[in-house]
Amino acid sequence: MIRFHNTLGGRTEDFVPMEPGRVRLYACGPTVYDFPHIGNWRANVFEDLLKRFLIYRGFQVVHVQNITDVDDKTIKGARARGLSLDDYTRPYIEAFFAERDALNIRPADHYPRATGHIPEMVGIVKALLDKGFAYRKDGSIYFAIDRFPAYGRLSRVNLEDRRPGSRGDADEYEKESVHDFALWKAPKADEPVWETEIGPGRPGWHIECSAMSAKYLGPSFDIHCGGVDNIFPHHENEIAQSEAANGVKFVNYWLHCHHLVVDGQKMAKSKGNFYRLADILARGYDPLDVRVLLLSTHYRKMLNFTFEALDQAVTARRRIGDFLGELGAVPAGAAGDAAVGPLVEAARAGFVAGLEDDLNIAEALAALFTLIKSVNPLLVEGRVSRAGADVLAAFVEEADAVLGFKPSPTHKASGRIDARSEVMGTAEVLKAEDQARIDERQRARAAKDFARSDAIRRELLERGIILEDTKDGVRWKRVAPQKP
RNA sequence: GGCGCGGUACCCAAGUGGCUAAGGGAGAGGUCUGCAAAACCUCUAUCCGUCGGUUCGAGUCCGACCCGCGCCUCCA
Repeated sequence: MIRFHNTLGGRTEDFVPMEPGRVRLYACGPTVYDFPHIGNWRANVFEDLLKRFLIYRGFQVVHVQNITDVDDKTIKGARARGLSLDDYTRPYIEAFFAERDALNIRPADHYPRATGHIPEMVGIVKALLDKGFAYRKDGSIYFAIDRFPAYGRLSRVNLEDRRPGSRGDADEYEKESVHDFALWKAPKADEPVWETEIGPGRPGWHIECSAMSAKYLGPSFDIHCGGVDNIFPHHENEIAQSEAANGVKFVNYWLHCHHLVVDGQKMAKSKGNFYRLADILARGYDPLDVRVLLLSTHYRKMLNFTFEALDQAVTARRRIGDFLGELGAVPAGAAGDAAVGPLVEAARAGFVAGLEDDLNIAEALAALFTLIKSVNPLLVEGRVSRAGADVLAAFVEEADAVLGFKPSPTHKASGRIDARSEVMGTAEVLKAEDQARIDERQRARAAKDFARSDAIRRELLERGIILEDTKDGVRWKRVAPQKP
């Protein structure tokens, strides 16, 4: 049984989808006023793990992620550059998708944009007006939270105890109560305006998620994710709007990802500890190493991003690739007496049990590494059969359907090593010139010209190729290019 | 002030009442090797922020305290 910690109720609960075998998932997506940073990616990687695990356990997942392309910040940014909203947000949307792919995050089924769903939002606002949950004031429309008694259940706050933030009321609109929030904002100079049946204006921040989730998932669905900072007010307001308008429970399970900090501090441009994915890749890291780091801390724990931790992720991930390489090197006819079946079964059990327990990734990874640790000695002794190696490689593949960060294995370069990387779906070929250098090095080694041999090895390392000499021949693996 | 999270080895990080406290990284010694790398073997927390308490038994439950952090209408 899969269990998730539900923010609504604050307890870990058995997960039972509304429809057997089918999960409807909504994740709060980017506000495209800037390029995403690694904190955004942490939340997306967590959602990807959740989704992949549900799929791995046999669920069909319908995944929707919104793109907020109209709000205070996008409007302000577009105006500052003299661009249309569309032209302003386009590069950020493109960057979001490109980095998503680099991090091996599986695409959602729908990426609805706020600007493309104004009629749906208007429909909800209209329903809220008709039912008396909303009121008009100076051309804007507000949600009256005192007419929705369940308000505050998600974030568990009493509004009386709540102290207004230091920034005060940023809305600059008049409301009946300070806690009421805008559903629809009156037209202002230099702001985009939509002419609608509830009047001219533009949507408030929260209404898009209520409108778009209902359109693609229905008024009631299984899981809603986001960062902890969205719990209040964003998700609280979504619940109020959706449930008041539709009269049914909005979401059964709320899963929130904790923040990422850098060197123990909140990321801020002014502190110089603000990183985007591109900043990290520019230092020579593989995006999948970043994925390992973002994934390897439990999603409800604060993740402290440091380059030391990233380096540890690089090495840990490489160990998996080396293991795949060792499995690939087991000769075609190898017999071997080791019973790997029970080892794989134990690893699978631990892997699944960990993830079923509110996505306990540490336990799941430990199961995988424990398998590697117990099989490597058997490989050294030549006790793993070719068939056994295939079973082991298939399990790594299976786990990677959830983890999504499998490194490329080591490959045969020359000699008798039987590289089976094709079997693992990670076939890679060396450029002819690199292969020629390896052959040249082999000749130098045979002639005991070790100075020449070592020079060539260093040269290839600078191009991101590690060479390893084994008694069965030379093998290579791909790494980030090393500075000389 | 309100709500919430966390403090487990040199670093990261599981474990939440009971055999010898997972796993990864780093380090030390050894095997293999021309050297290196990988892999293997051995070692690296009598102790889980502090102090009390409950219990036959506690990182694991209770209380107090100390420290770090997040949110409280921009924020994943």
